[in-house]
Amino acid sequence: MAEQAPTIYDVAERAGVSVATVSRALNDVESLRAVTRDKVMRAMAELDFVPNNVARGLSRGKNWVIGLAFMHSPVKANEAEVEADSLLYTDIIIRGVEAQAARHGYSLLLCSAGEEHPDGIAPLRNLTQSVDGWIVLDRVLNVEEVPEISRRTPIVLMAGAGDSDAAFTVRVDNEGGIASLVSHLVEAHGARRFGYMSGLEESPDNVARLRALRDATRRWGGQLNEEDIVSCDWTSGGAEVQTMRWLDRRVDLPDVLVCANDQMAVGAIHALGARGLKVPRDIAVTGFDDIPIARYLTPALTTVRQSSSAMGAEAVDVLLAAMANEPVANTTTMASRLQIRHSCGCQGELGEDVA
Amino acid sequence: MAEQAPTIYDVAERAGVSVATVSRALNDVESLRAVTRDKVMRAMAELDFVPNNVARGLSRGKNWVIGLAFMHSPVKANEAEVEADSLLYTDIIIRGVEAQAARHGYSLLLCSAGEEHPDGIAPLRNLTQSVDGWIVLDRVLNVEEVPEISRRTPIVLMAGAGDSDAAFTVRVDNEGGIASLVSHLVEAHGARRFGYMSGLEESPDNVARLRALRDATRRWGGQLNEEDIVSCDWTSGGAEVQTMRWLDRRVDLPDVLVCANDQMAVGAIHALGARGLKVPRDIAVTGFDDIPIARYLTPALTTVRQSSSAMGAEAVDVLLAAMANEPVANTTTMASRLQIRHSCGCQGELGEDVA
DNA sequence: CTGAAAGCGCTTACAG
DNA sequence: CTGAAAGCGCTTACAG
Repeated sequence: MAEQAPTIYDVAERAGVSVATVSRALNDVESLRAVTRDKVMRAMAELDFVPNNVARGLSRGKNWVIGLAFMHSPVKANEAEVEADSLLYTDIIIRGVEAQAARHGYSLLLCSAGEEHPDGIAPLRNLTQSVDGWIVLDRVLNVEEVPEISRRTPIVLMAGAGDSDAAFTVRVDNEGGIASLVSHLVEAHGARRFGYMSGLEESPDNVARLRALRDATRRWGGQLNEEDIVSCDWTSGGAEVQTMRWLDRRVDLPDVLVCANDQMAVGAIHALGARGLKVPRDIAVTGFDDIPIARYLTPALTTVRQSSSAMGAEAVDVLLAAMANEPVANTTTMASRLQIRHSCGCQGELGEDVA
Repeated sequence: MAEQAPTIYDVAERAGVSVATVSRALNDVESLRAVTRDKVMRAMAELDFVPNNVARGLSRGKNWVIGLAFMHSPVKANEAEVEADSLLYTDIIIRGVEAQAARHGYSLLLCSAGEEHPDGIAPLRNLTQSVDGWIVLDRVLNVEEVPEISRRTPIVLMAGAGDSDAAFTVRVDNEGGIASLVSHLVEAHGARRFGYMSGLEESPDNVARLRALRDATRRWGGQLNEEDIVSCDWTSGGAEVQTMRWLDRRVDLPDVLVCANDQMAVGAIHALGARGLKVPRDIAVTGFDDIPIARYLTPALTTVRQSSSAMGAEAVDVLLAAMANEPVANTTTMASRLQIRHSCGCQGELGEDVA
């Protein structure tokens, strides 16, 4: 069924020229005479010729492909029917990267890694010649592995990937975001005692957010009790479970539970509700990311907005610059900003953003 | 910075063998003597050799790459700061496809198309030699365009892509899902009058769901008023706006608003709330898909569950079979099933699934 | 302005 | 069991 695709040789024969000339027509070489070009073009059209990008890539040493490596969901689908949480945040980055790559004529090769595959580097290694550069999310590569790849192919690290001299990094301003969040909670709502629901502990974004929260609460004279740092895994399902456990062992809740991302805030609010606690009346809850659905939650979620798609686009720009050997900052920090809604205690038209 | 990668020639020289032998070692040809193989392997390790998959692909006529084409979000980011809705449903399919492809040793090449690019077929065409097969979502290709591609490369259509003899289709059982939903609404809640919030009108899944709803309401003696068919676009933001407009022109609401997907249900519930209408007390609302967050909404969303990741995996299986010229059904219909929660009017432990 | 030829990095009959 | 050589589909100096 799959019929043989015509090659440049078929076109050349049909047009009565050499394959070199066909190639020139294909690549808009200006030296070509219009008549010749037309002849070739006609032959291409007649044969429905499509150039083979793989062959082109091999010959030119450039594939016009960007590789994107990410972790697949850390949650196993334990409960038979419950689909694993989708990590919305990552998905939006993927789309941002894809769109920007396409804008520059690149395709995106997806490559996922998982906990179950201890050798996170193997798939990357194998594909590394198929790709002109890598964008690596999360904890796919650890610090020692980065240089091994980046020696051959430029890498941009993002979305929680650790720092490395051997690669470029695009990160979000966790510190500024958390600082303005805490400042709002203290000034507008008189919050003194803070809790934190953590993402996967090794994740650099999680580490940064926790540290930022520690700094900010100290600065504002608030407190962050060790018992109110709830270990979790970025997912709603995990947050639901961990919040229950936390409620079981704590009688004395903080004024606010700062969650390291929106999805955990969703699970936490749900668990609190199931225990008869009302947000924000009994405890405030905040998120981080501002996923599209955050404003439709009940209560609408106060969170720190970051533009994941903009980060994805930025990562592509940095990568392209690196590929072209243009000067680029080693680390790019993208702005974040406080998005006030109702889960912090602010009032407003139902569903309106307060600020 | 990007250092030259060693080739098979470097390895051959170092190991003192021919490139043919290196290639055999690479491909586990059994005729190779163990000593020879070891010699080669050592040389590879010493040089940190990684085979070039592009060259391999060219030579073998097989790239070990599956292409996935999707539409990017139909919503333009009008409101300056509001990120376009992410189409969660598509993202989950992408992940399902990626995971299954990886399981079979294939990488995924992403290729998005958009309304703004009228020639939806162009990117597919250009990449078609880089890929061993296509999975095409949504309305990327119209019926006339399918054979043009599938003549050269097998195609699996899914997620709302139209039917075509020239391709395989993986679809969800819209009819069964809607039928059991209507049956529940009628039998358990005495619903008689139905409304429908539609996805993009051209979308085959939308067409199928609307038709299924028409059939089911007729069968149950319910009614579906034309004025209660609300045109929308699959997104929460769109649903919020359209629900408002609908409320403005209708005094007499139906018993239930059946939404063509979960995201629109979210927006609709939100808009209803803003107008002081309580779900399910004043009107029931249902979704379709069962996105992970559906159970955390307030009220928890009654919806028709489909497993998008399973559909993605199935699409890969069908594609691989087609590539191998194995016999496969032209259309595969995946099961859907009613997921009862609270937005239909059912009670239960807060947050527990009712059925 | 265009063709003949070598080369991109691999694979695979064909010999031996 | 292994090597020499042609080939996968393109590109690009080098001639002319």
